[in-house]
Amino acid sequence: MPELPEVEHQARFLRRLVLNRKITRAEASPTQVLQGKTTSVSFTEALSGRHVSAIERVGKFLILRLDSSFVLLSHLGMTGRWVARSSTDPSPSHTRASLFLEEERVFRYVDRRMLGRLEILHEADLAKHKSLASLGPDPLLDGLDAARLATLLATTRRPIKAVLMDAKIIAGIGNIQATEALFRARVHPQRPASSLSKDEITAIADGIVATIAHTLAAHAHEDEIVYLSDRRDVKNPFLVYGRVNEACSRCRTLISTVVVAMRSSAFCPSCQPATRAATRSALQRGR
DNA sequence: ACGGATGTTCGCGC
DNA sequence: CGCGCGAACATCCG
Repeated sequence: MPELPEVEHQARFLRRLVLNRKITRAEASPTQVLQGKTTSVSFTEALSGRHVSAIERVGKFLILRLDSSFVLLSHLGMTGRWVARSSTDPSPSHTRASLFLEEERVFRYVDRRMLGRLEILHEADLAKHKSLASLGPDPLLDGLDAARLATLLATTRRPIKAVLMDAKIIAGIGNIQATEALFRARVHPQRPASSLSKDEITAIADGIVATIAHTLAAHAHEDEIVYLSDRRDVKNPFLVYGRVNEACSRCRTLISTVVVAMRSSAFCPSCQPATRAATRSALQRGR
């Protein structure tokens, strides 16, 4: 489930429980998870006996800095998460790596689909990491105002939703946050980015900031990352994501869906009209 | 039983 | 160069 808010929640969770602690031993099970090609040091060698000196988040990446020249870079993919357990408890299924701390504490990286990645890097190579280096501004770390967003959107006619999900444009926005931000801004996901008005761009910037804050707040009381699909007792905290065929919370029109950049996008056909002209008339009608 | 799922990267073709 | 499309990674759920 991880997009920016979930990864931020994970960072806060790990800071509370792992920061300044000593990793007595570390192990990673399947080699697929690890991409240590840039260093000669193994996962176990790099981490064992080290203290975690800082935990950072950039976009959807987690960075665990160690009291050595190495860092652990973690990307959760679609289904990755870090969980806290006692070392005497059995490993959850799909455990891919474990960081053992003192007092029988262990942090396990669990990733069902294994689309996430763990990498051991030299600190000096972090800035050269291709995916990290190409990230656009992070809305939480760098802020995202309308002027900045306008510059990022001006040069392309790609659908706005595809652009918002492009990590090189803005870091941390995935399918859910892009869907939610566009609903909040009342902008159709397929509108060409460069066709958007100044007011619409302002609404999108505000929508991004608002949906991230809302999602972060929804996770605040959770101790670990909860997958919506795992927990049917947790109610859907989103305005349109996962609400196809439900009534729009603003106008009661049924929420619809359209595929943009190969991802399904929930939207309200009435609040988020496909053309700018239709947007104007919808606003005049008071939507 | 098949299609879809919160992510990213890469190759292909226009 | 821009961009859409599909595949690949691996697994589960409805």
